[in-house]
Amino acid sequence: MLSTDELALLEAIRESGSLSRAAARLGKAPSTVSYAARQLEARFDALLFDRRRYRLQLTPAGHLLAQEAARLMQDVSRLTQRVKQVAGGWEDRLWIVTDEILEFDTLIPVIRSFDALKSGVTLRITHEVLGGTWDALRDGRADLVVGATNEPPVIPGLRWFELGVMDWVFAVSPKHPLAKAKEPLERATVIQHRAIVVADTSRKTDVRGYGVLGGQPKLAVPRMRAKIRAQCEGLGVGWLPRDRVAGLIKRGDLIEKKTVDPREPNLLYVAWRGDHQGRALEWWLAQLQNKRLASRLVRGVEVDATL
Amino acid sequence: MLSTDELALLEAIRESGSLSRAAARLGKAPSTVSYAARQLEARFDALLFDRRRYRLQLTPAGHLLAQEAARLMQDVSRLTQRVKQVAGGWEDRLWIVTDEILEFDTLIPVIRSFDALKSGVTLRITHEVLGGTWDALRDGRADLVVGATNEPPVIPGLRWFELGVMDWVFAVSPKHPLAKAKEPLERATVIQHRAIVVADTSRKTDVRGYGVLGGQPKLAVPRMRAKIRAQCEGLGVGWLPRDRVAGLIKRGDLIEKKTVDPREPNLLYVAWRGDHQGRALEWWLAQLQNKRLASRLVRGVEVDATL
DNA sequence: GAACTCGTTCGAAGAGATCGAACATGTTGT
DNA sequence: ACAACATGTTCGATCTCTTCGAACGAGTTC
Repeated sequence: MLSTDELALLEAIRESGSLSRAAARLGKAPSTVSYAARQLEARFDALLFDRRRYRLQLTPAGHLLAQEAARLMQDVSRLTQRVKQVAGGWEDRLWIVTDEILEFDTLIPVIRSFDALKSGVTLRITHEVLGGTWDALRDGRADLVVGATNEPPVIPGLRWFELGVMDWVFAVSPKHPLAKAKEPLERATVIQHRAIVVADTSRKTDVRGYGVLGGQPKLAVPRMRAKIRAQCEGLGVGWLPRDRVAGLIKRGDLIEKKTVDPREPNLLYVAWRGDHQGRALEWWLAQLQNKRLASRLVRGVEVDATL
Repeated sequence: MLSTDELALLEAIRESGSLSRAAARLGKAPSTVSYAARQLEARFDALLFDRRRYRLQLTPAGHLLAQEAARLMQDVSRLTQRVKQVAGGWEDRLWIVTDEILEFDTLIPVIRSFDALKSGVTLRITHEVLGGTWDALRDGRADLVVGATNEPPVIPGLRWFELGVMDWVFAVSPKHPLAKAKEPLERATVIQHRAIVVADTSRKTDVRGYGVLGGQPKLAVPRMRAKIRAQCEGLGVGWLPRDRVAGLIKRGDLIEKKTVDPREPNLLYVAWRGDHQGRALEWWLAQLQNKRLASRLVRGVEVDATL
């Protein structure tokens, strides 16, 4: 509805303050510009040029058109670039959902590498807790899921591979009553103490945590890092990723306790829908198959007691 | 960069699943549509149509273009309407800033009347406290100011008229120690009690209220209604608009006290920059010159103790 | 296998855009 | 006051782009 030539015409008139000078600037005859100006006024059914004085000028409506059309032209440019990108096999956008179990920071180097490709693909990374990652994939709210726990559910076209194995340790603060309790800890002993669980508090989800016993009081916190901090402070008990608290256990800031009911290590998955797979998704899958990166993701960032 | 005809072409192909049917739908020859399709592909430098099968289809890039172009076309339509509106003498948008002293609710009927004009002018109404209304006008953050207090400052092109006069009453809760104090209240007596002031708490503005004595402790609240409530609850003292608390005083929920230092009534102003005055501004000025409306604005909404 | 449909090619025709020349009008410099 | 220059419009000629019908090759349907 407005070509780059027409926008250029408006801008040339605005900047030069004259139709003749605008024509010279555009390398066109004054009659060409005059004709095009009248065409624009007919098309918009509005007076865009003030011809009452010696020199033609933009009216307020003309100024508005020039200004807003420039912005629209930017939108068109961005769209043109996106169209070429999709035509080139890239996705328009890629939605990645990670389990909260993984630390976002560990993905930063991968994001930087992806940025360096200058693909133009809009990236969005969010996280879910518990079964949320699979739900996101099923509902089309994710193109790629990283670090999903539980067995992969039945989703048409679902493809996946294992990212790694996460080992757990039941740990309490030296200040916690269970620190001195006799091992292995009985269910009845554990259930008397509040469990610290990770929950997405932005959602009013049913707060169920891994390894939490029925009827056990709980404190929900938003991130794994917060859970580790809370347990260090003796606010409750629970299972923690072994690698992330190794230093804390070594320093005595957390005490590992054996339990009658041990927790099996978790298999973490990378999963995606196979039905539409563009170059961005393929790039990310190739990265995630790299064993060193996978290991860094699964091990996470070790938590320091002093922070 | 994309005409309505081109968008229509994309949509016809998408909906009919065939170039020939699209041509029929558009009332054009198939060769015309074929030519235009190739023009589009050249212009976007991208494969928009898949010709490998018997019938032509949109590629993912073609789908993206059709989808996003429809949204862009809506933006263009809206721009076209705005251009006509400005060409017709209306503003593109009107920014009204009121003093917090006025109650927003009293403007609702005027807004409704303005909406009924179907001018297309985007209205934005915000409020400021203290000298903020004049600042907003000077800084170009307001086209029209309603209920400004203080003498109009020196602003080039400033025009104004009086909206009305707001009378004040110094009032305290029956529960407040000053309720039984001997009248007229001395400065030394008043200063010992916390003042309730109205401040725009979204801004870290210097909290200075009207009729607040130097060195007097203060409680800042966001609206006049909140100040009235706070004083009813005995949380502090201060001047209140007489009309808004008339019922509360009558019922004994607030006690009027005479003071040695009385507060003069405030002149409230309507002000605007005269240098660019469109039909929307003119309409609002005409409304505000209506004495009944002006009176309703100045008197405000009486506060009920039970709320 | 005939009849029909699809999309492309190509030359002709139609429509729109561009230009130069001429003109009326306003501004600037002497 | 007037010549020289600048501005924007008008108009017919020309150029460029778009549209179409006819013909064609290839695929689908009955």
